[in-house]
This record gives sequence, structure tokens and C-alpha cells, in this order.
Amino acid sequence: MSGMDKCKLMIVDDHDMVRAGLRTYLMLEPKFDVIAEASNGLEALRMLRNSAPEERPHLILMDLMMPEMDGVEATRMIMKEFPELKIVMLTSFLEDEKVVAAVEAGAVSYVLKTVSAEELIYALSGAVKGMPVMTADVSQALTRGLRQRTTQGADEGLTEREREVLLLIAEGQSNKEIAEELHISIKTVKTHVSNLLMKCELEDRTQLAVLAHRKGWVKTG
Amino acid sequence: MSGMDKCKLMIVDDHDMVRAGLRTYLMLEPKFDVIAEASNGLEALRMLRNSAPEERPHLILMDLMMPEMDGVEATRMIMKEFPELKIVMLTSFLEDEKVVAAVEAGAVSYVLKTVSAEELIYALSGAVKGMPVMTADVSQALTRGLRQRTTQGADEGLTEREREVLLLIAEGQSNKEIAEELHISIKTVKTHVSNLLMKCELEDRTQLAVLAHRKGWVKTG
DNA sequence: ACCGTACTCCGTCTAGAGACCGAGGCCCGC
DNA sequence: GCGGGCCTCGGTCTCTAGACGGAGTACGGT
Repeated sequence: MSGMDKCKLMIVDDHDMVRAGLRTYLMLEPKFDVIAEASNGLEALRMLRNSAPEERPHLILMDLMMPEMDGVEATRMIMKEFPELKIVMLTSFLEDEKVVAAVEAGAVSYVLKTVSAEELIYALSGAVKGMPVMTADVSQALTRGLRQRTTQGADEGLTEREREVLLLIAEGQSNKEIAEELHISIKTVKTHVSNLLMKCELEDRTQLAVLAHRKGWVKTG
Repeated sequence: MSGMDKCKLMIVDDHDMVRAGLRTYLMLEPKFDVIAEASNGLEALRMLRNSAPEERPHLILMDLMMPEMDGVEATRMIMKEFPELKIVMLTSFLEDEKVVAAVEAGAVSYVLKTVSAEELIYALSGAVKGMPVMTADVSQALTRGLRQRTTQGADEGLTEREREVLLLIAEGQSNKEIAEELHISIKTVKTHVSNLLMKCELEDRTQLAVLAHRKGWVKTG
């Protein structure tokens, strides 16, 4: 896009009031034009698919935590179908893993919701050009998260079934309970657990449960 | 306050943009007048203390999660010093424990950030009269949280030593490792673990680890 | 046809977990 | 002094967890 055009924005956040706040923020900068809003990732994706190319936004302000489809997953899918779009991730919390996941998914920038209007506009202006604008704490989280990833990177070598078992372990269930819940024998559960321990390089189920909670793989964590 | 007066509001939230959104929400209803804003509980408390009684707000819209002092703690302290104020808790997440804590601290209502402007104004109008306005999911969370509290309310019947052991279990350590770290014998560790299981009404160390993470008793959780 | 991966199940075996019993030392309040 | 709570340690016992080896099925790619 040329420097004189208006930059078309899409806001994706499940909180009405956050969207309202963003709109007032963006009113300060006339070059940004909010042309669409969605309340979750899936809705955003559908809106993009159902719109003509010239109607699509240039930039998407995407919340990280949303129902239906979260920001990381939505970013991944949107970047696959519409790689020309720039996505800025917006979030309340600064979690190392999430920052890494967002950047890996294709987000240009990662902005905390504590930003002022000026800071946000600065970050968006950079993002339009594909330039990430990160505050010091975000970039620290990014490097910290990457370092953790490489040292204990056993994130996704897990089977679907193994992930199921892991989640149940993280709920505090015994092998017997897991076997009943999944309709398999205890022996099979033990096999899965052994494989999990081997892949994650841990020693017992308690450490698996701790890992799952630390990584945020379990809901009520 | 009489029905004709304007209702003076204070907004407490660490996110600039949420405050901006709330202001635009409240512009729809002229009887509400936002007279003050704070970005955390401590700041709100200080503002109240440094203001004359006639300058103080009638109603406070308080975010739950904030730096410095969170919404529950702030509510507790504000209600102690200014019991005539009504406080509406505002949050992104529906956690049973938090709802109970908020109500116990003295909040009139508990509102999710997903509300629309109309719903928020309705809730605030009720809160002014001291009437809690809860959506179905919030009241469900409240009753669920209260039930959990009574059934497994063994939050603080734990000994100092037991808490130490619990934290190490929540780190994924074995009895032997815990014994070495605390310089006691394995037998003693087993005693503490048994007492923990009895007091928390759980069945094994993995469930203890899960409990500790769920309750947020461990840092990297 | 062959190989690789995922999922399933079986038996055996060892070490740890946890229950249940008891006991001694310590400190504090009655 | 005496009781009670906390921390400590011991023994015995049962059961689960997990390791290890083997094996069958199914599905998909080469």
C-alpha cells in the first residue's frame, strides 16, 4: 500500500468494551480506519473468506485469548490463507510461550493491553511496514521463551492419544481411572505414560502433571 | 442518593484501552458520570483517602486482575474504610474461587468483560441500589465456588512444614529428593505427604501437585 | 510387498508410594 | 505437671507406577 492510503484495520477481540476502547484509541490517528470487527478467531477467518480482496483489511489487531478460536491459532490460519495481511497480537499477559507461539504463527508484533494510545499507534504504524515494534519486556519474554524451547523443547512430538492421557494425568487421575475413561486397558495406559515420560524426559506422572500445568495445557490451571 | 442525582463513578483498571471502552459505554447513559480513574487498587485507595467525602464516587467499577493491588484486596480495604461505596467487579475470566472471593470482599456484582454496553449499564443501575445483577454463568460459578469451599475448604489447615513439602511435590520432586532438600528422612516426608493427602482429601501426590497449581500456590504455574 | 507409525494388549519385575501401626523430643498453654 | 500440636523417625504391609520385552492390528507411504 502507498503511504497516502488509509490503512484498513480489523479488530478481533471477544470483549466489546476492549473493542470500544481500541476504536477511541484509533480515532486519534486518521490514517487508520476500522472496517471490521470480530469477537473470535473463527469469526474473523470467516469474515475474511467471505470478503472480496479489495475489501479486506491491511492490518489485524488480534486478541490472544478468545473463545472458539484463540489468537495464535487464528493467526496461523489467516497467515496461511492471506499471507499479505499483517497481524498484531494484543494481550493482557506476558507469557514467554505465548509470545513465541504468536511470532511463530506469523504475528508481526506483540503488544500488551497496558499500552497507551500513542504507543499502540506507533506499534501499528510499524506493523503496517512489517516492522515489529516490541517493548523491552516483550522482547525479553521472546528470547526467554525461545531459550526454554530449545532446552526442553519436547512440546509437540506427542500423539493425539498421548495428549489425551497427559491431560487426564494433569487432572490427577490414576491409570485405572484413565483406562476407564478412555475405554482401554490399564496396560495400554501404562504404555502411553511410559512413552510420555520418555518423550518429555521426565521421571514420573507427577512431573508430567506439573509440566502440563506449567505449559498451560490444562484449563483450570 | 436520590434518583435525580448523577451517579459518580470511578473506574479502576490497569488497561488504558479498557478504561477508554468503559467511558464510551457509559456515555450512553447520562446519569453516570466518570469522575475518577485509577490503574490499580492501591492508586484507587489513595485517591479515595485524599478526597473529601463529597468528592468521592458512589460506585466503583473495579478490575479483578491488576498489578500492585488486585481487585479483591482493594475491594476488601475500600469496603473497610468506605463501606457506603458500591463496588462492581469486572473481569475477563469466570473463576469460581475469584467470584466467591470478590463477593466475600464486599463486591455487589460480578460482571464479565464480554458484556454489552446495555448489560453493563443495567448491572450498574442495580448496583447503585445495592442489588446484585448476575448473569446465569456468574451465579452458577458463585454457588459452585461456595460448594467447593465447604467441601474441600482445607486451604489453611496446613502446617508450615506441610506447605513446604506440598510445594516440592508441586515441583515434581520425589520423596527421596524432598527428604534430601529438607534434610529429613524419607519416612518423615511420607508422614507429611500422608497428612497432606488426609487434610486435602486427595488420593495421591499427583493430585496434590494439581491442587497446588490450580490454587496458584506455586510460582511457575 | 514392505516399512514406519500409532494404538492396542499381555506378562514379569522392581522400586516407590502410601496406609497403618508405634514412638520420642520439642514447645506452648492450661 | 500434663495435655496437645508439630516435627521427627521407625517398621510392616499393600498396591500402584513404571520399566522392559514381546506382539497383534490398522493405516499410509514407498
